[in-house]
Amino acid sequence: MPELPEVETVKRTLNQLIVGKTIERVTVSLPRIIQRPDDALQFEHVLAGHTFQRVERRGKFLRMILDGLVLVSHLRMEGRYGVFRQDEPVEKHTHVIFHFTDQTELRYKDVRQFGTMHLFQPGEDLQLPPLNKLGIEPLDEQFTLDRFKSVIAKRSTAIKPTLLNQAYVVGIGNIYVDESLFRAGVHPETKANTLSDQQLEDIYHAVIATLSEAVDAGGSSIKSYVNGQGEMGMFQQQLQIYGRKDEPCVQCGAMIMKSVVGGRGTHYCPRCQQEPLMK
DNA sequence: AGAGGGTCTCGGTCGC
DNA sequence: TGCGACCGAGACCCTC
Repeated sequence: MPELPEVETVKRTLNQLIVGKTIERVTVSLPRIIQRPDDALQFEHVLAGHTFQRVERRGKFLRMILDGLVLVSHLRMEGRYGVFRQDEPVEKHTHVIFHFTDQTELRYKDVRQFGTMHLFQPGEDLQLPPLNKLGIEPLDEQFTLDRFKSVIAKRSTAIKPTLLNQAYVVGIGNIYVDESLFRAGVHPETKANTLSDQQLEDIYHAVIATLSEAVDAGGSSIKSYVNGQGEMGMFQQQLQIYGRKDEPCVQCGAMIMKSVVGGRGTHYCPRCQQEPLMK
C-alpha cells in the first residue's frame, strides 16, 4: 500500500495523535515484525516509560522519535496504525500495541505481516540498515534535475525498476511510478541509459508533480490504506493510469494496457508511451 | 487461483 | 582468475 504520499499522511496524523503520550507497556504478538533488537521481549521492555516527541519520514519509513529512542517503522504492503481507547475491541491482525498511560493505545495492524520495526538510540538510525543506503528525497529542495540525472541516467535497467529502487530516489512505489511515467509519456521498459535529456527532465517533473499532488490529497486509498485516524486518502480518484486496464486513456482514448515489468504489474498507454526501439 | 501497493537475499553475469 | 557492481528472480504472508 503505502508509498511516500501515504506514509507522509500517516506521519502527519500520528503527529496529531501520539505526540506527548507516554508508553506504559508494549505488547508484541508477532515477534517477526520486530527486527531490532533481536528479542521482541527486549523491545517491549526498552520502550516502557518513554514518550513520543514527534514523527518524521525518510522515504517510505516512519521515524518515531521518543525521548532517548528512535523507532523506525515500515508498513510494507498493508501495515496500518490507529489510536484507540483501551476498551475498544482489538481488530484481527493487530500485532503490536503501545499502551499509553492515558488509557489509549497505538495499535499496529498488518494482514500480510510484512511490516518491520527497528529500535535505535538517537543518532544511530540513519547510519545503520535499513535507513543508511536510502537515496534522495524527491520532495526535498536538494532533489534537483542534475542530481536526478546523475543517479538515474547511467543505469542499464528499465526506467520503471530504476525509479522503484530506493537506493536512488526514495518513496516511489508501484502506483506512483506508473502515474509518473504516464505523465512523462515514457514507456516503463525504456532502459534508463537510453533516455533523452528531455525524457529525463519530463520524468523528473512528473515524479515531483505526482507525489506532491498525492500528498495534498492525503494519499491514495486502494484496498486497505487508511491513515492513523481511519480516514481515506482521496488521490485514487486522480489516478490516470494505475488500475485502469482496458479503460480508454484520458489523453488519447487508446485502450490502457497492463503487463509485467521488473516483476510488477504495470499500466501504460500504448500510444502516449511508445515502446522503446531496444528493450 | 493468483495477484497484490514493498523490500531483502540470493544466485548469476558483466566488466575491469 | 578474482572481485565488486549490477541485475533479475524468488521469498516473505494472508485475503479476496
